[in-house]
Amino acid sequence: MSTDLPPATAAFVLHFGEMGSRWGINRTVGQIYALLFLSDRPLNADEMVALLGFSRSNVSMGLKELETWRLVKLQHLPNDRREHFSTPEDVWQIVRILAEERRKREIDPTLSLLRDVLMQKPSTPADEYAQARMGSLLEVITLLTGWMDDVKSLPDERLIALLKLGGRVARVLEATDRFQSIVTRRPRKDA
Amino acid sequence: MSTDLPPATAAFVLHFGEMGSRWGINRTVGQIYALLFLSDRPLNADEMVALLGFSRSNVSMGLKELETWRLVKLQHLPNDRREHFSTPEDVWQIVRILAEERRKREIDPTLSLLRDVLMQKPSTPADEYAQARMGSLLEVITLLTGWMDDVKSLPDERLIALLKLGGRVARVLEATDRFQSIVTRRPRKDA
DNA sequence: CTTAATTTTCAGTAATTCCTGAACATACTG
DNA sequence: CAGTATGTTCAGGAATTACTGAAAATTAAG
Repeated sequence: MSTDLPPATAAFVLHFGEMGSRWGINRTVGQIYALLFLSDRPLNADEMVALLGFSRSNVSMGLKELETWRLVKLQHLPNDRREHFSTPEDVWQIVRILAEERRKREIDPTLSLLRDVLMQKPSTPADEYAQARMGSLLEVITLLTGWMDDVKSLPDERLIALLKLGGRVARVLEATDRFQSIVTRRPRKDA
Repeated sequence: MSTDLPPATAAFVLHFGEMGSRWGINRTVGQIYALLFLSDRPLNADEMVALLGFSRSNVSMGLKELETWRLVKLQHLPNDRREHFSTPEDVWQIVRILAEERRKREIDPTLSLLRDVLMQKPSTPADEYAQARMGSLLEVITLLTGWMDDVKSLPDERLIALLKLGGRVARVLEATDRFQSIVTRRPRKDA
């Protein structure tokens, strides 16, 4: 890797590369992304080659992959034919995109498999147990993704407030619950 | 893979194996876990060899890895020397363990790197931008993990209720907020 | 202690994934 | 149009990761 990078950037890029490989993403793609994330201006492929020190073709492939993840944005600068890349300025926006893409690639296929499989009639007690187990898993995933869908539509400010509130919501919920029953004088039905 | 597995189980095991490799975990380890997850009783290594069709040594290594993730539980059955393995019955418990382990392996090292790097004094405007960027990332990760810490301590029932509530919490929050100011007649300080 | 059952280790190979350079494709410029 | 700048593809080699079989280690039982 180039020595032109400030030490803080170099450290982050290397770390992100390693982390990338713990995920499905490979090391160099992680580094490309990290570099763009920290850059104060869009970079073109040759600049990345110079800064990261891997081949032009590898950078090209890496950028293609990042585009399929919607993690980088292609743009053209005035009087420059070359393609430049950048990441969204808003970090929450990045989190949202990541969540959506991972969901599309990992959760949705799993949900679909679970639903398919649960249509089949179990043939033995062991099979029955296995299906019950998949049923519980489906339920958990459904709840989690339902929550994500729900908070996805909140504006950043609201989302942040909700996160700060954390588990105290549980108490607020209880309070609201009691309040509701006092007001309505009717038992509350669970959602 | 053995044909002794009911079709639903076989499909799940194969799917989980593929999914595993999208994560850091490898295919066979994913399959071992899936098999245990669906089994209505603890299995020993030889049974897994028979059902999954890979080598004894591979199963042994896979189980070791799953143990480091705290995803399987070792136990002994009466009058049987062999080690048997199972997964927690409570799927929420599994989710909690997964969240903790991923956090330990992925989030914590990243937080520590970000904090270290942010101690350094930026040397150029570009460097300054890069550090500001890492600062925003640190903030986002801190909020997200703070939320997780917070809900981690909730009992399952509460957690489920909270998830069902989803984004509506934002509205409850606003209402509570107004309620608070009416009651206290003082401006509320953000957490 | 000896034997048998079980589990772990590890060196070597198989399989997969990553990365490169060269050729090709595209599109702009004059 | 020819020439040049830019981007993409892809076959093949490099690097990494996964898996196996054989041998060693551990554990329990007699």
